[in-house]
Amino acid sequence: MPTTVIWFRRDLRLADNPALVAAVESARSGGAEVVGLYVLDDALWSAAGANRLAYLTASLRALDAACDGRLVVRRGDPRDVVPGVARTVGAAEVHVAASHEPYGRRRDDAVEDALGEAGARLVPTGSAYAVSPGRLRTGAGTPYQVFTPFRGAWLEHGWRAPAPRPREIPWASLRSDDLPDAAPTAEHLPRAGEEAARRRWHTFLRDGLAGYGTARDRPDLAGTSAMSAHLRWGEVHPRTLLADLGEAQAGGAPADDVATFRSELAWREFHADVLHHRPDARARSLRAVVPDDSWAGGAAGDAAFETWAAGRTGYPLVDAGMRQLLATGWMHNRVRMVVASFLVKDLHVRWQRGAAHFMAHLVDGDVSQNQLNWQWVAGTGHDAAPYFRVFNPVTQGRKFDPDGDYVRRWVPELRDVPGRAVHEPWKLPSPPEDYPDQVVDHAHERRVALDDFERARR
DNA sequence: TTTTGAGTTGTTCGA
DNA sequence: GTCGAACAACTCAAA
Repeated sequence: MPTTVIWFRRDLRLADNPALVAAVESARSGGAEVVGLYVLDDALWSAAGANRLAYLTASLRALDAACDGRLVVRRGDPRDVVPGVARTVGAAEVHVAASHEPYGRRRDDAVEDALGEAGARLVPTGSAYAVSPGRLRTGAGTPYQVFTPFRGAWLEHGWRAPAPRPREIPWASLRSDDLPDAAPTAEHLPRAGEEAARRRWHTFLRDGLAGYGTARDRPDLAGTSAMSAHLRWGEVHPRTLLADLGEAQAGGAPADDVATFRSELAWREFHADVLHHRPDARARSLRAVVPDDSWAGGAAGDAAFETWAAGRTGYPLVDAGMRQLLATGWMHNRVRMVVASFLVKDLHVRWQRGAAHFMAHLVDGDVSQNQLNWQWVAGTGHDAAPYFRVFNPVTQGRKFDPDGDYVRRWVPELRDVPGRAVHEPWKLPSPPEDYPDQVVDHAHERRVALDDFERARR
């Protein structure tokens, strides 16, 4: 009996999944079954950090349960595994959501070729974005380089309504490899899976959307949606979020908060679009704002980097963020900017090292989002922060963690320092002995960074 | 083709 | 404490 394959990649859900709908329809029209396939790709498995792998396996377990326990997991190279499965079950079609990041595109091209030799086709339907990367162009036909006009075009273009969740999918039974044990390095990972994503989102709509515009900047409050990992793994599609936002606004949610959230989704799509057009942005600065080798390598750079990565810089907000990352595989967005600015502009380490550290620990680690946000902070992206914008960790702490609660939560050495004084422990009459001294003087390093940029511009 | 308006997220300084 | 200006031109995108 001819069977159709849905190959899940970063769309680990059954709702609002157009590729799944296409697979189910194709199977039904021939009275056939559907193979739900996930390939544990050795290339990705070895590159992803322990936290992301642990999250992924948890999400796959949830997906398997949703697929009546019939999810077929195979470990290996998709170039071999996917055509192999297609051949085994006599499938003529392998349905997917299109990939847009550099590795995924290369992989899919190769799989498509291999499938052709097996007499089958790779059928892409939809993508992980409301508007597929590469779709929007300026009036001159060029890709957008600046966020605001991109967002304008993105809003005007619009998106489809969410796809319906297929009922009673005739899942095929097929041998499945066991999921490997993936122990996270973080102590507390967010709950994975489509149902967890749905619950988190609805809690946010109810409790977090009103006031989101200001609360989102407060790491001491639970002011963000915390949807990043769910979006990263496609446990929910942004189109669903956009549809729900529209409904929320019609139901009385504040228009500016809704617009702010929509904007954050637009940033996500902008970064995906940029990487689609410039796959080299994964590893290289889009703009050389300083000569590459003026950002430290060498022993001094290594020591500074290790201090930063361990959360022992002596700047409480920076250390709190870095320790939150290690403990949970996640860091608040505002704090990501602060720690990134500190690494690049205070410690003068190239953004690529920081980006790699983030990718090693984040459960939501995504090449387009991670690399391009780092480039934004470093000033090397093509719609980047102006070079003179250097975050002051103390000012940022006082502004966005006004009572110091966030710092105290993640830096136990400072647990007994009350209020906002926690952002400047060196000014205390008796600073905690087990908390490190400031690794550098921020005012001085800011000056050094500005001078470097200034020199490079000339 | 030329012109025009605009550009995520900040900090510091001086009034 | 609060406020506005300076930081620095440059590039983009649309009219």
